[in-house]
Amino acid sequence: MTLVQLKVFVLVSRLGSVRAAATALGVSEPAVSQALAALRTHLSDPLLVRSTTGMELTPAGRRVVGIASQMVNLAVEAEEAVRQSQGAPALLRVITNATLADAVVPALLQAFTARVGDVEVNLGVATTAEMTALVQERLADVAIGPRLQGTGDSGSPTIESDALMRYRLVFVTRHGRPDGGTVSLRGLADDQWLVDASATDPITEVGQLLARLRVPEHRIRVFPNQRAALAAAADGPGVVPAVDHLLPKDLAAAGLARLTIAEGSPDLLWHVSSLPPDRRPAIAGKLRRFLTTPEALQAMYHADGGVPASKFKPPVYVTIWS
Amino acid sequence: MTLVQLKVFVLVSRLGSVRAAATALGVSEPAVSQALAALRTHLSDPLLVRSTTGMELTPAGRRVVGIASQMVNLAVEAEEAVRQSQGAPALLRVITNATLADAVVPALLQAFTARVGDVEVNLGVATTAEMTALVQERLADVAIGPRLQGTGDSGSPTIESDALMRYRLVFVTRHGRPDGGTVSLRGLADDQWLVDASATDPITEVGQLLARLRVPEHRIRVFPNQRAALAAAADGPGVVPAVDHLLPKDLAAAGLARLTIAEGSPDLLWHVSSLPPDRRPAIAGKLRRFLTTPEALQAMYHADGGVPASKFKPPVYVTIWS
DNA sequence: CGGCCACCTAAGGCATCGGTTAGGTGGCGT
DNA sequence: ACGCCACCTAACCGATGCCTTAGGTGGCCG
Repeated sequence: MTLVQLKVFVLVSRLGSVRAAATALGVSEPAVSQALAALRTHLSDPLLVRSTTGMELTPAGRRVVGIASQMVNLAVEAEEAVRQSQGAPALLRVITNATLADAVVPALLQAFTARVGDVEVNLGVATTAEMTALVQERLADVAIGPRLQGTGDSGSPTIESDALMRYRLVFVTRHGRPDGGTVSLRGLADDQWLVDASATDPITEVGQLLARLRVPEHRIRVFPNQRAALAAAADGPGVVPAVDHLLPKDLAAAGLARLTIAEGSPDLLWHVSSLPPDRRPAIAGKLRRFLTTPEALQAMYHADGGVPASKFKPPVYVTIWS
Repeated sequence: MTLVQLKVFVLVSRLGSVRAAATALGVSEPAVSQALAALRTHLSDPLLVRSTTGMELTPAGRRVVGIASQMVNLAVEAEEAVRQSQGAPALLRVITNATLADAVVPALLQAFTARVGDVEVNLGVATTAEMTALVQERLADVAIGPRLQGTGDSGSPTIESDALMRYRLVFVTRHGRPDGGTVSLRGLADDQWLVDASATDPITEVGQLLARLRVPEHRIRVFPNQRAALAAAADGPGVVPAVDHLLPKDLAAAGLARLTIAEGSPDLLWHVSSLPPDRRPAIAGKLRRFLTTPEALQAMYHADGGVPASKFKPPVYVTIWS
């Protein structure tokens, strides 16, 4: 019984899938399956069995998952305690989605570290489901992106999720689209879609929209970030779902234009999520408070993708940690 | 950072010595030292430094030891949870000292398992200091022997220790000793001493007595158990400190006799110790309650060493577990 | 000052862990 | 019935864990 095995087990039980846990940890799926197998034989209990709705806990598994979760939590607590005793900079692990990871969150964290100093920030990218599990397992301190909600079921900790800022989802195409610029959402169902990676997460707004419109796979092209998608839109046909205030100011100069949507542009919210105050490191609370300041809002709106992410040496490392 | 390393670290910090932890775990001393070294490099903190009074915790070590202890506890809790969910027999880990391990405790546990059934009992032998640490770290559920007292310092759990039964410490020699059978304790200082292994534990009554009388090493012969010591006394000179009611009934027939001590024979107590009710498994509480029954007292007094430890197949395995 | 004791380090052996790729299996939907 | 998807297993490999014996180091005591 190793801590890695326990972490894997908890993650699988929270995500309800071996594959999901594997991608969340950034390893192959047999690696997860095997760690699980080792724990199963050690405890001589299946712990998790396949069911129609993902993996399901056995009675023994139900009792172990809470204990295992505590152990994993304590492990990171121990490391943090040492770090703190030595006066080392606090470690802050942030996750966000593909849309925000590109420019907004790096700008935010840049401003944050400049403000509070003496903090080491890690940034990771994950889907919504992964964010929930990672925050709950204290594998990340703060999540920035969609609203996260704990399932509230047995032993899974609650997540504190606050609205951070509003944003408007708009749709951008090559300038001079024949339909004059006003369409219904339904009317976009047959278009070519140029999206960033976060659209592949079925929980995001764009992901849900694509599902609702039943856009087939072959008419969705995925780009690493929104800027790349916009560049593709300037060169050819296709519609790009984008965050309004992150678009370049002179959209026309780039050969692009916003579509006017008959239903109105969706008005959405980004959230900041973490465990409740007593269960998160102090630095996480600091970041939450910082995010409500005008300076943070400024950084969020100013991060229009035109500025290089770092002016000085960036203390922000973009990695998916295990 | 592995669970074994954490267990080693906690044990060293509780016992205040690498060597003591090594013997408590039944491994060589470099094994412990090395596990500690691995944890030290992983956390990049010495955790424990040598001082004049054993090993002392660094600030970081002080914060980690509590967390590590919790983790070790949770690990055994997880295993117990699985075992219980599967309807498997509860596991009860008992430790005792060399004197009681020979006959008394096996007889007690035999009676206990016969009474409650469906329980798997492990029995280990340890010194007093080891017992304290092992109970606190939940590496043992119940200790039977001298009174245990938690240090009560930072984070170390309290131990609940109740008197179990009185016993009289007597001194036995070959029959026909010249001094007629009445001596002062001081008068025994120059004798040959034939003791069982528990006398090497400086905390026990016999150990303290030997220290008080300044009996030199070469005049102490250690036997694996009291019966062996008595056999040696029958064959030659020397005095055996023994538990009165555990002596064979016909002492004279064995060529032995009790000495009459001028100060009177010490009247001492055996205790049963475990963590408080909310922190010990249910089966430990059951054993504690059983030990107060007349049946248990009967077993304790009846275990005169003349009966084979098991009449049927004994469900009691005598092992030192890790 | 020499010896002892406790701790640490070195070196080597063996098992396990944790990762990969490749391939088997079993339920579910078209 | 077929294929797909998710999970499991097999086989392999490098790194690490954990144990041993042997030897180095540093403080305390006679």
